[in-house]
Amino acid sequence: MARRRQSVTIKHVAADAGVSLQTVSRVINNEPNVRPEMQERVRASIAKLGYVPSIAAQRMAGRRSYLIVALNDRERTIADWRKREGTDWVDQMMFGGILKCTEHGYRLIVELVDTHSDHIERELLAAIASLQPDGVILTPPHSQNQKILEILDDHKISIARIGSLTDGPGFLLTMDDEHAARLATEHLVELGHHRIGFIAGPPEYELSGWRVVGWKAAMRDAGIDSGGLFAQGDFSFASGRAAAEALLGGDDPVTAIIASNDQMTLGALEVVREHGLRVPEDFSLISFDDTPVIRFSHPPLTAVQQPIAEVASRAVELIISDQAGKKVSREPVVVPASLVVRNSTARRRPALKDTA
Amino acid sequence: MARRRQSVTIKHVAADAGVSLQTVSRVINNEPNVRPEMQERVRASIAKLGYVPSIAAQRMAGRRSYLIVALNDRERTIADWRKREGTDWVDQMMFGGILKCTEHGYRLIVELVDTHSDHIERELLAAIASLQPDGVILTPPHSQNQKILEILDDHKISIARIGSLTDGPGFLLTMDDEHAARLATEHLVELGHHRIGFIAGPPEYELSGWRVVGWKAAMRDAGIDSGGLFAQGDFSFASGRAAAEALLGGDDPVTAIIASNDQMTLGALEVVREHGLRVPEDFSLISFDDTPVIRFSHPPLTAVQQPIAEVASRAVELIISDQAGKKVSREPVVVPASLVVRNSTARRRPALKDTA
DNA sequence: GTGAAAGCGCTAACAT
DNA sequence: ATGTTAGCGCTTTCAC
Repeated sequence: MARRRQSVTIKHVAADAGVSLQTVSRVINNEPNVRPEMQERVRASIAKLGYVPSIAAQRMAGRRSYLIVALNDRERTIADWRKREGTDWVDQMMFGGILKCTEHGYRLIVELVDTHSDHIERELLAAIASLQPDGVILTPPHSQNQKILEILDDHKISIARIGSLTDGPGFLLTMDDEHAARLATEHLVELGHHRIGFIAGPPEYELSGWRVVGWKAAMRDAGIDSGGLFAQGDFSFASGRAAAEALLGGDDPVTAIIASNDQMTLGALEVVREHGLRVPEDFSLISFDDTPVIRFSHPPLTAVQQPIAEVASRAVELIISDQAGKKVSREPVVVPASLVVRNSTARRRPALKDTA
Repeated sequence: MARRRQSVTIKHVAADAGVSLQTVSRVINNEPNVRPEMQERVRASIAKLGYVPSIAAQRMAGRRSYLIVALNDRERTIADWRKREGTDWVDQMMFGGILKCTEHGYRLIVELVDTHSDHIERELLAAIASLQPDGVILTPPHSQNQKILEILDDHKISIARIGSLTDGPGFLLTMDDEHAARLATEHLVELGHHRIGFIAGPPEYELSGWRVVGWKAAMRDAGIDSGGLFAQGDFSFASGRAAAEALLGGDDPVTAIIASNDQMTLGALEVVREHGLRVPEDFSLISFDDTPVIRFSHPPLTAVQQPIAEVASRAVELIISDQAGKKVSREPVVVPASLVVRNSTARRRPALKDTA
């Protein structure tokens, strides 16, 4: 067992600068009560010796751990990884999260927890005990899990909740799913579509509801009755297929579909084609997830692009500011998603009976 | 600032079980010299109190940090993330790495460092000082960076080097790139191709060379002269284009190309089509990276699939075993890549002059 | 404004 | 086989 020691510690710096440990500590942490000249001297020694504080020691001494945990759903994340389709969500979280963390000397650790199990509490407590993170970024469906929120809050860990607006502790961040759904719907309306079906995500996800609201509102604004155009999905490919079958089944089938994630969109696409319809000539399709599968699909699909990296970055900022003791507004942070128009949406082709 | 304390410490467990701290510590770390009944008693208390050791404290006391760092090239990783094409490499490393880490109470932290800069040394030392990882997983081109190896070795940090076989400290892991290149080449030979071009990756990557060797060997075994069929690339789309132009330019152009990564393959595909050739009817193409872009390309491309997750998992195993003081073989670990045949490779269509 | 002392939770080395 | 002691590197009191 190699007994590794820190090569340059605060002691070395103190000795080199000819000051006390305390003064060095103050400089490191940008605390007051240090004369500029002392500051300078200490900083010079730090630079000279290449000193970097040990986060383990900092954590031990009761200060911050400089660790932020990104909590993700184990089952879903692993399934995504296994498919090797470009998980996107975790990737993009890391993209935004790591870069922002680095700016502040923080690290991001991805933790997978089992939502469905009852041991979520045990898993979470274990993660907290071993890591003692300064903050946790929660993604749906964890963002609204009261048990998780309660535990984190009890431990005075800063919380950033992505995709949730329900009451409770923590900072709220959304991508304005309602507006995004509206954008998607309006795009289709402008292309002449009236029968615009919507495949919703599971109700356990708050954002599923927001998207439905946006779609319904846009439909109403366009003077279209959205009755019978709604289908419930569960984010799975199969549910996308089933929903599309339902929407295409009646005697007044839809001419366009907005599906709440990539898998359901792909499922719908398959069904649309089975019905002998071409995309986008005969049928328009919009995905609510701009993942690689969607982008490299044929045709490349029009999609709602969610700024996950940016949201993760903001989440990290909020946590760090909060931990630094700054007063941070609890107003929800909104980083709006946008619509990327590709080749799965086109002007509605008049149905035969219309032209007759 | 909230002064967060461990809620349940080793002291509580010791008190509850009526033993000394040391005994608890021994039980936690599966050390000898504890009677089964004591073990039992301590474990019961641990379970009862829900005790989990603080890794910060464990690290402080000179033992392991239970942290493994996955070192990646900053520039390239960020570029991949920004493109949102499904980075795959980082994703897959996390997939294999995190799961294996979890089994042993370890955590994986992704660190990005700037290879090209001279401050790589400073960056690395800073990461070591602040994190004090037990091990580091190196990916190309870091795997063979002597400076990095030296620093890590000096700090007695276990090293897992993916894609390198050069001398130096650390465990070696490869996906048998030579064999993979051979597989790809043989596949094309079987389809009747003779003029099989190869676009190599930059020589800074050891595996670039291995792939070339595999291709050349397979060509030789098939009795084909590989002269003039080699093109140097640098993993960029543009270099793939340039290389393909060169290979298609002469009076005896290639009928198939193997490119050493996804971007170059895509570049080559573009050029092939500009030459009026259809894939796979007129031209066969194999990618040496089975990323989402390749899989969802049109047609879906035949590709070498690299078992990155599995390699990362093995890397973690090696590091953990090494840290546990076990004698671990320094023999290179080989997790062979495989060829996934899709629709970008087909039987060679006889050239006009052949049929004449 | 600066320093000295105590202690965070744990393990190493040395008792017994 | 078990307990005791002395730190690890840092921050937090609380002195000066």
